[in-house]
Amino acid sequence: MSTISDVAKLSGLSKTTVSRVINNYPYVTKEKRELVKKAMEELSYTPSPTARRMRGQLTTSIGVIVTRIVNPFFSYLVNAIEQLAYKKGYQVLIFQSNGDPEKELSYLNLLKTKQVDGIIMTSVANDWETLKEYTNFGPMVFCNEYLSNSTLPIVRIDQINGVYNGIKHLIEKGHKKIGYCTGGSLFESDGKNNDRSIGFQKALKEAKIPVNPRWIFVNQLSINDGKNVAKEVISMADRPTAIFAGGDEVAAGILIETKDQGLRVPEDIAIIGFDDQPLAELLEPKLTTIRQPVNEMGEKALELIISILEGREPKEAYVELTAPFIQRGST
Amino acid sequence: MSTISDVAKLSGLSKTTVSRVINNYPYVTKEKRELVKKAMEELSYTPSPTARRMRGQLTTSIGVIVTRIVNPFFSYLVNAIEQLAYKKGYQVLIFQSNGDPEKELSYLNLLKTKQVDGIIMTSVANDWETLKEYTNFGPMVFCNEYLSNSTLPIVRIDQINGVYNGIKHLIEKGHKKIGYCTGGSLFESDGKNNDRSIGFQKALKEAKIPVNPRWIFVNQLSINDGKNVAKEVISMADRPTAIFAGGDEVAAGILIETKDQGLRVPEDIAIIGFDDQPLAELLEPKLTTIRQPVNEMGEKALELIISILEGREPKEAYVELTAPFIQRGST
DNA sequence: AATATTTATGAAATCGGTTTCAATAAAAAG
DNA sequence: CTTTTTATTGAAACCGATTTCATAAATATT
Repeated sequence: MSTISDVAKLSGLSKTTVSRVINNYPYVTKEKRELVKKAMEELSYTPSPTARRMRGQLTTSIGVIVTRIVNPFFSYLVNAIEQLAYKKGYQVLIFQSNGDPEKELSYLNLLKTKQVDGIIMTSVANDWETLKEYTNFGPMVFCNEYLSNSTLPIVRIDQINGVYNGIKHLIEKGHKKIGYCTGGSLFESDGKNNDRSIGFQKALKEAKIPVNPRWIFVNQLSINDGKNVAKEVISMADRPTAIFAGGDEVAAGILIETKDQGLRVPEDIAIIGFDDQPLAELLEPKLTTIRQPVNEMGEKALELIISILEGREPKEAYVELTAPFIQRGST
Repeated sequence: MSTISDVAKLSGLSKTTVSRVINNYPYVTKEKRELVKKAMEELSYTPSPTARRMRGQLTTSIGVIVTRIVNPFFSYLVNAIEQLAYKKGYQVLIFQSNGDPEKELSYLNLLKTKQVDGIIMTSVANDWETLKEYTNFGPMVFCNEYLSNSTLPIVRIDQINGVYNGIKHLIEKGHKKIGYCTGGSLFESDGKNNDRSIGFQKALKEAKIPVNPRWIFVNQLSINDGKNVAKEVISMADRPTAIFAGGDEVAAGILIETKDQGLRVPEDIAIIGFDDQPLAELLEPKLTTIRQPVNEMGEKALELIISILEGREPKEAYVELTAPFIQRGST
């Protein structure tokens, strides 16, 4: 590896001038600039990002924290971010927190130590009190998940109306007994109902349908979880005629198990998912779901953080995208 | 952020001594060691990885290059690597090459500039001539894909026998007209047949069945690709009675389209996939496939690269895992 | 008791860049 | 034709750690 000194020596100029050429400073004559460029070319020189970082320079690398990269929702989100970042000359570091607050903090520390210029948090495992500490060390933005009492820029999806539209659709189809599955719980860390459960309850309330707590399943994440939910539901004396699942995978599990047990979808049980993952179209019947515009969300978040990094104050510190309702065969 | 100088000042000792404590050097008295530790504690000091890198120190971060993170095969592979790495105190940086040789090189450059200590390549877009240059800058290992003329450690799956067993199974079921889909081509960059196509041809040859080039489809990657393959196959006057697809997604596409067109699986067309992704069990009928032991493969690759980094010569520079045949309903 | 070795410490150099500061040359203004 | 401003360059300091080298004290060896 050649260094800036090698380039300086070969071009017969000082390190300072070479540095000026690298960083596109004015006040370097065309001839010297060419001289430096030729020397850099000849030595196939690239400045060491490590050394640049030492002087507090930014290094065009952005971290993205996700819970689980195997979750297609996150892998598609990360993919969208990465594609655009590469175009813009930024490098993306993907971090998997597994929902572990400590692991999440270990990644946020990379901001402190200038390993990344900024961080996009697509999931959040710590509370705002803890996260706040890190905001001094570089820009952070929420994308997808967020903490409502934070001051960070947020790119999110209108989950309330997403779920609301889905449930309303079920009600319009005549359903009055509606089950509800969610990956987490119904509540934020502060005890308030989260957006999805607000959307759910709003739709029911408007139709004057009471919530039946026996039909609510929390912490349901995988296909297998969905199968278990279906088993439990089918064994109920008084069972729901429709189920909303907060993820297509869980919905897929419910659908498969339901069919395996000889029930018809949507006639005996209607199912509605969330995300619109590729598998939604693979199922038989195809899954009605609520699409999360992941690409758009990822791109917005990246644009936001870059505009902060480059000193352009972001136009909107709050971006809300709509989650369209996609009707297919399962409702 | 506090620096080593702050710690030195607070503890009343020199930077050198502080550095010695950080790096567990002998020749520091117990008392001073305690003094330094107390000062570090008090200032909640962590050494700057950037500064350490400047001095050529390793930084316990490992890069993993994949083609597409949204491909479940890769996301599960990366997941396995990440989980184990975190346990071992290493940090994983995931890089997406999209199969673009230039992008791949831009990531390999991080090795050159000490941004990562080593790189696990799960896919490869450049030839060995080009990659060789980078091997001087830090350890690289192949995991999954590899170049046969390279000198790098390899963790791989016995694809030859994986495919061979699958095709043999079809032949035993009485199939004589067997189609073949692959994500890439049939050949390595050096013109030789790749492992999978060797397995395919070996099985056919043993049964004295000639290869029909019209039933071979290259560059098939997605569910949609699979659907198109199915459409083409169905329209053939003389069509295969069984199809092997080099990925479960393509197999899924074939299966769905086949059924949509009113053919029965496996009676009219048998389908066999590759990978054993979660979606294989979602299909109706469930997909017969060849499992790639991704977790094991990822973990082995990580252990290998760490043992190289830590100076322990790796026991085996060549690890081969078997790809078990998983029979389900589609054959 | 004299000498050699081991233990313990810090000043200064170093890594590869950027930034500050001073100096000089050229152009513009008075 | 001076004075001021602007353009152009390089020496040296700096970022935060490690490493080299020198030195002193304690211990071991002869």
